Amino acid sequence: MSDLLERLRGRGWRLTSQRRVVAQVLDGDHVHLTADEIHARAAERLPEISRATVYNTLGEMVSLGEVMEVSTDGRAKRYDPNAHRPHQHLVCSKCGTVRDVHPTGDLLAELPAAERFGFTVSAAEVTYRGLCPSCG
Amino acid sequence: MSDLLERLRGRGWRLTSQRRVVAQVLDGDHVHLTADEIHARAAERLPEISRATVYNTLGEMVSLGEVMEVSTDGRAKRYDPNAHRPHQHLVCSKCGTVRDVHPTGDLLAELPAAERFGFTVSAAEVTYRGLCPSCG
DNA sequence: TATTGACTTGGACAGCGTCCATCGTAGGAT
DNA sequence: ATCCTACGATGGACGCTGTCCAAGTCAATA
Repeated sequence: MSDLLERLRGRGWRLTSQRRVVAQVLDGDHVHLTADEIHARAAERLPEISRATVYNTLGEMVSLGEVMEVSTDGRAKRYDPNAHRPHQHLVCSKCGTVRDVHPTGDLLAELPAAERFGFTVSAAEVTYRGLCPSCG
Repeated sequence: MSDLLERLRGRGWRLTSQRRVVAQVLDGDHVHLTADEIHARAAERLPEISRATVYNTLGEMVSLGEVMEVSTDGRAKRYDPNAHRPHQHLVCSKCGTVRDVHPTGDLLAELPAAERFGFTVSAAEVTYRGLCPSCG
């Protein structure tokens, strides 16, 4: 059973079948799924679960810091259940696939082959996120 | 007159009034604008310019490497005319505003105050982009 | 100035995500 | 075990961002 689910329950979440299913789908995830993929997999177990619920549930998991959002440039966001372990992302510019990577040293240098997963890496970028003075 | 425009002209671009206006709007840009904002500003000078043309023109500038796309997590992409100078981005999670930053040393460390522009920075992330084995 | 292929137009369309009014239900109270 | 009620789920409408296409227009060359 899901670690994730245990952690959420511990935070006073009302446990519904929908939330349970979403957590289970995320839990076994090595690839990083889009909201629609998560919805499709969840619907295999709970046919009438709605898209809105999947979005709500994912959004809540993200704000609780249990799940991480990965935006893949124009495509659908992907959801990474690995929020507790620090890591970076390797994104395919064509299909949007995401892999976790754990680079060391100079982050803008080329990734070591062992971290490249067969990708042809063409760019590395650093983004800082926060609130600007007017939104702060 | 625009540097950007000169560079584009030098690459054999057919020069139209629409392209000229888009380049001019981008050129004076210290903030980073969305496609719609660029369209609005361009339309002040050339009222009947279409959205499609703005998108086409921006897309071409991006593939020529003259302009850089910045994706701001779910919101509209922003366009950065500063593509020739290496730099990273600081993005407001609420309104999507983007500033260029030039960090040195440990990229995941806190940004120095001089590079923070009044933002409250809460995260730094590194993204590697490329093609995965199946798309490669 | 005539020609022509590249560019522009605008409207339809698609993907991703949000919102809202309504209905259902988990979980505490009895 | 049953009741209550506030919180969650539903699904359909909506909005934003971006793409596509067929038809019309025009910059650049001869």
